[in-house]
Amino acid sequence: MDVEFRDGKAIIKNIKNFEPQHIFDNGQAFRFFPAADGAYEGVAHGRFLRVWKEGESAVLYPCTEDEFYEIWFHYFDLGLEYARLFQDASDKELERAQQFGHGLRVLNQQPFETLISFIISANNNVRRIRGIVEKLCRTCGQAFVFEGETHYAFPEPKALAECNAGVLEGCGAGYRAPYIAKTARAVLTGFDLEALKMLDYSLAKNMLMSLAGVGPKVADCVLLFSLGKKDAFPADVWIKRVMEKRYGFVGTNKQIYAYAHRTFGKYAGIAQQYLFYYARENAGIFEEK
DNA sequence: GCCCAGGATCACC
DNA sequence: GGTGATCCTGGG
Repeated sequence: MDVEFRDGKAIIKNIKNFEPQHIFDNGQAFRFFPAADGAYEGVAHGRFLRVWKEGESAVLYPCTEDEFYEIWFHYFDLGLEYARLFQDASDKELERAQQFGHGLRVLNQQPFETLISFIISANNNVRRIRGIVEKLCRTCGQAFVFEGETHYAFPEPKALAECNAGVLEGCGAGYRAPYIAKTARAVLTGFDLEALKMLDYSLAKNMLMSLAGVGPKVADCVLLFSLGKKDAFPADVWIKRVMEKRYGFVGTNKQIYAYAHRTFGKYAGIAQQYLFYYARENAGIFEEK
């Protein structure tokens, strides 16, 4: 990977499979928004970041060499060659979804932020999730200034554990407010999210599901988007629809995971993201035929 | 006013 | 271990 560092920017040259829109508009992250010029801007790891393409290069700003290798390289999952994950698939559905979502990558986000964000996602839509998360950050997160603009880091476990239910409800969390407080307290008092990376998929999933507000789908999202379990296969209503209409498979959450693992292999979660994104952006395909 | 949106929980079987 | 009702809230 050829990366040049100048003017506070990291310029990743000749990068394949990196498209900011397909990375940030597919529902895996809630704090990045499109800017007027096609770039995406947001906050992660307590820092502001701007991301865009310049021809065949991807540009990150601000980003020093240290920040690139310590944070963003892993955040954008740059160690994985996405072009070669599903090469030998005779799977036309996945191939089409992959072409549609070219440049999509599954981010490695911070576990606590991912956990709380997906607790909020329960029985909810992306637009509202974004709003609730943003209010949560403004209310309980650490403020910082970059180039004259004030931004807010995602709140630490301590901040969420200590704020009363009224504050969380005020952010729009509704009936999920007590789940957030309770789970934040669990993390604050010793539940080790990082340690789950070392466990195998099903053990880590069971541990997550012991937390308030975390069921099988939310657990899979946390595993896939923040704990490096690329085989996790979140089964939401859209994926269930794809599985039924396109693969002729109907089953419980557990059966869907087993089927996905057989069909897509150890990177099933990445296949899920392509399929999910394609289905969401082309909702009409389920109405024809 | 009614229904739904990218689920989890609880009670009950 | 499986099913069905209920849960805040904003938008169509």
